[in-house]
Amino acid sequence: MPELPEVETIARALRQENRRGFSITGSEIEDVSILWERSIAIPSAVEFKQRVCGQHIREVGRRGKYIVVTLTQDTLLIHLRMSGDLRIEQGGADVLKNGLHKHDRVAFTLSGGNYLIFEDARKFGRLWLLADPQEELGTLGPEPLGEELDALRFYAMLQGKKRQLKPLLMDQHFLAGMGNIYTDEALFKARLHPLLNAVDLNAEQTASLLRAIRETLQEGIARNGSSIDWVYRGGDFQNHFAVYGRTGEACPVCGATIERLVVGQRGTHICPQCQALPSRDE
DNA sequence: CACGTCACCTGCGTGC
DNA sequence: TGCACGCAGGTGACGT
Repeated sequence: MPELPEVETIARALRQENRRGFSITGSEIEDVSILWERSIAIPSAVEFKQRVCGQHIREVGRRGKYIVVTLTQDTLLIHLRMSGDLRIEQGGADVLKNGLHKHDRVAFTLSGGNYLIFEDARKFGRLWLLADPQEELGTLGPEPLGEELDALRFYAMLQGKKRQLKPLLMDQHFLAGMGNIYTDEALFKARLHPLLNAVDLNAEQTASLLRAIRETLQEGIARNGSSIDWVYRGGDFQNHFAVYGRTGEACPVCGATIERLVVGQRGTHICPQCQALPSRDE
């Protein structure tokens, strides 16, 4: 579910103080209730609980689609996958008795009567407790908004890949953070067809693609992400999609009818006119 | 290496 | 109303 802008929004919300002036930063993890064991990727649920209790939260960040919670000894990684979310609850021991929701999977008891709760309807999300977070994050591609990625490097990255553009952009080992929505929106903005072969892009198209990716992600972050389906997080980027989920509607640029196709098993939305595939003899 | 298929899960909208 | 079906913001393991 959440892509880079939603994960960034959640990480920022956790980092900042809430309305009560509370921030999880600096809190001690006093206890943890694991309501669905398979939500814990590494280590075992028993060891997870043993090791995490007593550690303090130092800071909250993001890498790709992972929330990175730096603790006193270890690093807690949280991946929300399709339907995961995090929320803070306050209210003492009562929260674990009466305050839990149907899809709550892991509940951390923090100092001061606060709780950090991981909820996840589809149970795809995962938590890792690692001494070295690189064990999990080490194979991720670069951050699309990071300074070390420029048009030149991006061009070199694409040139090495003889792959369909959309699945490549969504490959977290290639680039970290793009998902189905923002990829469709970025490809539309760059006027590139999702089935183009990456190696066929010229330097100009590559530069415009990187620009489109960044603008799309930045607008998503500025709007606090997208809230769609039954998962509402407060963002409103869903009201500004150009093509995603707009099959049959008019392209905001040229007025052609937006089409849905399937690319790499994922629903894909394009304007057939703005994102035309070059014909063979061109 | 690149691509397709399946598995992991639950919930919602649609059409009969 | 009930029910089957297709669809959903993700990813990894396989097979070809």
